[in-house]
Formats: sequence, structure tokens, C-alpha cells
Amino acid sequence: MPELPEVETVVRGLQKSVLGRKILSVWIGKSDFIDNPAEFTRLSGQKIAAIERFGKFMLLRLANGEELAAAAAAPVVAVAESATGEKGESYTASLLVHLGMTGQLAPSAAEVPFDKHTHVSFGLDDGRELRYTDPRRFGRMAYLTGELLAKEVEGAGADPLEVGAAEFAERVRSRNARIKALLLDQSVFRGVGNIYADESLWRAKIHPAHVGAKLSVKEAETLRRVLQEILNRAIVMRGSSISDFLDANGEPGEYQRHHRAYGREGKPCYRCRTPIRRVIVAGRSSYFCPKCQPAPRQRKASRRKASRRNKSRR
DNA sequence: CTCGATCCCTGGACGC
DNA sequence: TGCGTCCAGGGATCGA
Repeated sequence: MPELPEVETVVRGLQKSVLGRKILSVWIGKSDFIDNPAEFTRLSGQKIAAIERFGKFMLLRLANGEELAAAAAAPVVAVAESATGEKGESYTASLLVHLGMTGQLAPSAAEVPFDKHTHVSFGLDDGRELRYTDPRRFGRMAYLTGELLAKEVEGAGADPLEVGAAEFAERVRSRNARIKALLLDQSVFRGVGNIYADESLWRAKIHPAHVGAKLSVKEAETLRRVLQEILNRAIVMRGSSISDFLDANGEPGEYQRHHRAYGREGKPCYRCRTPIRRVIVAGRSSYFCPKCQPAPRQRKASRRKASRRNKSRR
């Protein structure tokens, strides 16, 4: 499953292989995962001017021939710029790509036959094709211009690699949801998925059902630190390949060898040898050590108390 | 606000 | 060998 480290790996690969290429043609097969397939014709003639990761999304920034003229003429650019911050560069549109569970975006020689599940193919100006392949089609693609792009960006949570101690603690400790749900919530932190949520909770010795508001400042900071360490290490190792993740070069990552909790049900905890357990939290499998990550005390809370506490929000 | 349920989709695991 | 069944899982959505 592509999470932040996997998407970062793909982005880095694409930066080396297709950055600066111009798209000459667009082919679309199945399109039920595309917001606006009809608008993809506009991609033709545009250059891939930048490739960025935004949470689990990839953003291929496009520029047509007359970048400067277009930027001067289009006021919406300012919106997109302020939303993503920094840089004086202007882009009129972007291709948004989410790999979902099984998506792959990679260049291919034009002679190579399409994979059974290749749904989109962009013909490039060097003769190759940039292809999107996704058996389950849980991914998403969209051609976005200024306003829609800005809306997408605004709704996202903090970048887990950039977020500081104070903001991390605030985002986690102001919520009554369980920490696992908060980590998976893309509007809280963008880019964290099931694997890295479980790995960081194991490292921080925090039970996945622990309520965010009940974490101490110290626990929150420990979680932030280990999450960042784990994400950075995973990026170095080119991500985790568990089911079928392959990077833009078709190569698997290595980080799955370092998993301490995820996928290890019944196997001994690396710290205390207690068998790792699996429970469903926030609708997702959650692997944890029942000894190192003790269950929080019943989070029942009487109806009365709960409503009183929620009165003062904001 | 937070939760669980449901749906989307297909390949892989498993049972017979 | 071949079928049927179950399940994973990110995210959207909806009712409680």
C-alpha cells in the first residue's frame, strides 16, 4: 500500500525519469477513478514542470508553452500558489494522482504491451509513455486547476515530517478520537497509513485505541519523534513492499523487513516476546503488543460527562 | 464530534 | 484443476 514513504519513492523516481517531458497524447481506458476524464485532453501539449508529493498524493505540475503569459493572465494561479506556499513559480494546472491500494505510475517503452490493468497512458515527447496501472482502481486521478487544487490542498492535514512538537500535540490532544483513527485521518496528518501508524504506535508504546486527548504531552512528543524517524528511514529504504508496491522503476522497497508490528499477528514482540495481537480499530487491522502497548482504561465515560466536556470547543 | 457500517474493486488465500 | 467464499484496505458517505 502506498503511504507517504512509498509515494515519496515514486515521486523521486519520476523526477529522474519524466520531469521536463512534454505530454503529446492521452489514452484512457477505464475511467471510473478519474474525477474529470473529459478534461484530460487538455494535458496534451503541456510540459511536466514539477513533480511533488502532497500527503499520499502526487502532483504533476504542468506548464504550457507560454508559462509567463499564462501566469500573468490567470488570477487563479495566486490561489494555488498561496495554498501550497513558497516559490515564485507559476503553474496553471496539475495532474493529481493517488495510488490507492494498488496503483502504479511509471514510464514505459511504447512497444511494451499494456498491462491488463493499465487504464491511462500519456505519450511523451521522447517516445516513451507514462502509464497508470491499478488493478483495484482504488486510486484517483484528476486534472485540477487553481481553485479545485487549492481546495484539495486546504483540506489536508499537517505534513507528518514537517510538523513541530506543539502543533502535533495540539492536533492529537484536542481530539477525543482514538489515536489510530487520528493518525489515519488525512485531514489531521497527510500521508500516514495503516503500516506506519502501527509501526509508530509500537515504537512509542501507545495502544492504538488510546484516546488522543488522553495522551500526555510527553507521549505525544514521543509519538511524533518515532513517526518521523520511521517515515524517514522508510523513505531511505524505498518504502515497504507488502502486496505489490513497486516504485517508478518497477523495483520493490525494503522497509517491510523492518516492520515490528504490522502484519506480525501471533509472532513475538521484538521487545518482550509477547505475541503480537491484531484488533480492528477505526475499521482497520491494528497490530500491537498487548504488553508493551497496554490497553487504555475503558473509554466509556458517562454520557453526562462527555457532553459537558464537549461544550467548549474551538 | 465520533463511531460503525457499507460500498467501491480485484487478486490472493483457503477450503472442498 | 477448478470452483466458491472470504478478506484486505484508503476513502467517501451516511445514519446513529
